[in-house]
Amino acid sequence: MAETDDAVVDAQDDLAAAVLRPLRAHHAFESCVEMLATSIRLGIYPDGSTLPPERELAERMGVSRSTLREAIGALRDAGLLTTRRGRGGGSVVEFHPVEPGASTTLERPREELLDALEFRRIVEPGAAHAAATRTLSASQIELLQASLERVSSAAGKAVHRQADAQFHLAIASLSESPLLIDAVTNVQVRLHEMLGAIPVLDRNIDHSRQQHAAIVEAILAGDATKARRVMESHCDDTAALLRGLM
Amino acid sequence: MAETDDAVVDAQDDLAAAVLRPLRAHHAFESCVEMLATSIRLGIYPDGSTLPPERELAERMGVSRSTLREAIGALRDAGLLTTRRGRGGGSVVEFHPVEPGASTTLERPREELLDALEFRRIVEPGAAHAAATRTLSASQIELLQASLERVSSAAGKAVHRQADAQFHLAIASLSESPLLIDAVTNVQVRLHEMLGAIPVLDRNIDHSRQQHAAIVEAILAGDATKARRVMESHCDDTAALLRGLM
DNA sequence: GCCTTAAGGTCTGGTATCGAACCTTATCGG
DNA sequence: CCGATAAGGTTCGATACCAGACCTTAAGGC
Repeated sequence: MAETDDAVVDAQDDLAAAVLRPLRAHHAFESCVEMLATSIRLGIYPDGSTLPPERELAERMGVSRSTLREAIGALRDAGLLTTRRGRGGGSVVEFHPVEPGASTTLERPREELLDALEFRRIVEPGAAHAAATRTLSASQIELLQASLERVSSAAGKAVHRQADAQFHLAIASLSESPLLIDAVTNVQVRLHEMLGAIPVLDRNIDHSRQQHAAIVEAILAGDATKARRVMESHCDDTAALLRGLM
Repeated sequence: MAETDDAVVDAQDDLAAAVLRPLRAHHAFESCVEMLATSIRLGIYPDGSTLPPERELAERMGVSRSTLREAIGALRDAGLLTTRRGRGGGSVVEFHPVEPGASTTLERPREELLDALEFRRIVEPGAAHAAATRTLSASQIELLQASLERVSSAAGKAVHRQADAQFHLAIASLSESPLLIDAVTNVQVRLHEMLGAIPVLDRNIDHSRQQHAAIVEAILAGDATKARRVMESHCDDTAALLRGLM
């Protein structure tokens, strides 16, 4: 009995470890760079577009303008942006997607990536379910269809990856739940990194297209169960692909 | 058409807002106090128990020892713990659960709480599903049953609330997914605050007990679908109760 | 009864970040 | 053509936080 008691105590320590999670990832500056670079890589600010003004960005990211400016400077040095002064100026995205790819190595530990896949299998189907449950506004329906259209007609793998991430983010945004949107964003960022590091076949993309269409259909039809089921399959397929190739 | 285009653009701005989320909640010190206070309130460090040594705590929370010590000092001032020096010393929890309750007002905005309920409805059933899917070690089974036992036999509402939170955390911990555990922890913290602010009836608790037992049974039987379904009902019931009383 | 050890307590220098004011540049409207 | 305005650029003091070394207290073991 002592053994099992000890085991329970050990597991309870794990509980403590869970609640006492580390707060504050790294330096604000680094997180800032990462966040902006991610936004650009995900195509949220496409090539040629202008970032919001510094003061606004700083406020949205909860960071002082000085810190934000350092981050922007780093991105400028990295060749991701150019900056123009004066009215109508700003930081303009200069993004050249690396189509050949596959030369980048993963920086996060492998377990963290596997964890993201597991978590994704819960939150994204959940998001699809939630989206199908609520009644959507006209603009939300419009966004959903536009996202589907974009990911369907995307030419080139890098562009497709961007459109795919935005498609999934769009579904999450339909829920209007900040926590859920945040979770999906996190997961998509990690996923985007992983997908950039492996070769993706055309037939995988075709398969995704069909699943995407089915998900949108189910959401618009209000069939929450089906939306979740299809999204689960979709996540499982991507996860299987990634686990196999990493 | 211009209208719908504008709508899509607006929705895309929302995407940007989602990715550019604020990093670094507040000051490290405040978050530290909150995290420790939460751990104590959730009963992870019960009355009379000793917190881990400062150096260890600081490392686990990713914070310098100075900052952690300030946080501990604040909790000491608040009467939540006492500190003894020397070997075998440490910070001892002095927690007096406020059984009468209901005098505390909610600090977080209402929408944030509703969001937590919605998010919970996704992650906790997901956790139950995941737990039922994997094969559990002996100590994990032991923890699960011990948690169920504790929440079943809890006398008094405050004690029950603690045991309930730990029960749900235990299920999440079975998944061994840090992201999932983190999500559930977050949700449980908010839930705990809410439940502390409303009167809970005995019949609600009885109903919970039955659901808890059914969830554990389904997890141990490996019936993932059932585990998820029951957990969904459980979350829905709690959510309905809370939405009605807030 | 000493010595080791495991804790908390204290001090110090360094740095990241904040914030807020102010300057400079460029565009737009009259 | 000239002011208003919307951007980026600069500077500076205040402060939160960190990393580490060191001191003090109390228990346990030989």
